[in-house]
Amino acid sequence: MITNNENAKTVLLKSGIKPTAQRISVLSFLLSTKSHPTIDEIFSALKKAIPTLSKTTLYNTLKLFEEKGVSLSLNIDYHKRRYDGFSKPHFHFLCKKCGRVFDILLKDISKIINSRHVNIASIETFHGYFYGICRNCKEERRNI
Amino acid sequence: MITNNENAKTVLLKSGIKPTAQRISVLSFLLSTKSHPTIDEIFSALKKAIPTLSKTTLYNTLKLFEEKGVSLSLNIDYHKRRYDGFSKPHFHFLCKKCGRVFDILLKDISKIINSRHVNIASIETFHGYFYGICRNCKEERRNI
DNA sequence: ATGACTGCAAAATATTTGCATATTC
DNA sequence: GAATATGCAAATATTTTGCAGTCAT
Repeated sequence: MITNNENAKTVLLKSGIKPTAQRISVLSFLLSTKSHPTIDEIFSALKKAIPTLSKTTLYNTLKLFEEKGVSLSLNIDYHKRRYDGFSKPHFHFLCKKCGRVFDILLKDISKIINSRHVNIASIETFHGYFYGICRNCKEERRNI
Repeated sequence: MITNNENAKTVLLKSGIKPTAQRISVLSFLLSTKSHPTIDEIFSALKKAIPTLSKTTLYNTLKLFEEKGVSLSLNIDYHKRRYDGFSKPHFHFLCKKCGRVFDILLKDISKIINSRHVNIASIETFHGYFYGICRNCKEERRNI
């Protein structure tokens, strides 16, 4: 965890973000998980280490991270925003049964992003959300 | 508008949805616009014709439409859900300057949807959201 | 000491739910 | 007349805002 924190601190400094204890913890946590946590999940995870932590700070922090390209917020699930310790462009997949979100790396994403369209002058970001059933849930169903 | 209503009614009947006045109006409106309206925009547009209309009915109706594959709800803009009189699979583009949402039809969408991934057993839906600046806004900027 | 950051409480917003009434076949 | 649909009001949930206190340089 200490090494995670050091890494997070380095990323923040590189991105021009003042590395406060809260921010380091948030980024460190995001980098440590592939679960695409919600605000509440991040809050619960960090509350032990930082008892004074507030959700306002989380919202501020995650908004700042997104602006600076340090992390990503996902609208894959309308009812709860999810966060992702962003690295390279990728898609997401939501399993309708277990609710988990998986990262989807597609080689041809650049093709899509480079596509031309009459209404588009320039593209800054792309979010791709798939919805279906994950392999794990499909197998569980099979075992019933 | 009468022909629109007739068309909407036909679609509803085909989809196994009881064609009430409210539902016909909602679908007719969705089919008449490419603006990807929010609940409030739909509400305002229909309030004149149906003064008793409630947002509860709109939410119910749009949820039903989505379940039956008659329309689509978009999470492209986190703060307001948008609705689309769905026809074929397509992407959406949100202009960060004017806030308008455009339909993006890509021929290679089927390639993407057919992609295989270790975590995915089956895919039911795909949403692709692009964010950037539309041509109209870019040209306005140029003229300043 | 100054400016940035944090966090509490309140406000704003969007969506859902419970239930009574109305409508339709 | 039974089942379904509508719409009001209240509840829920989430995010934002205002502001006062805190921290770091």
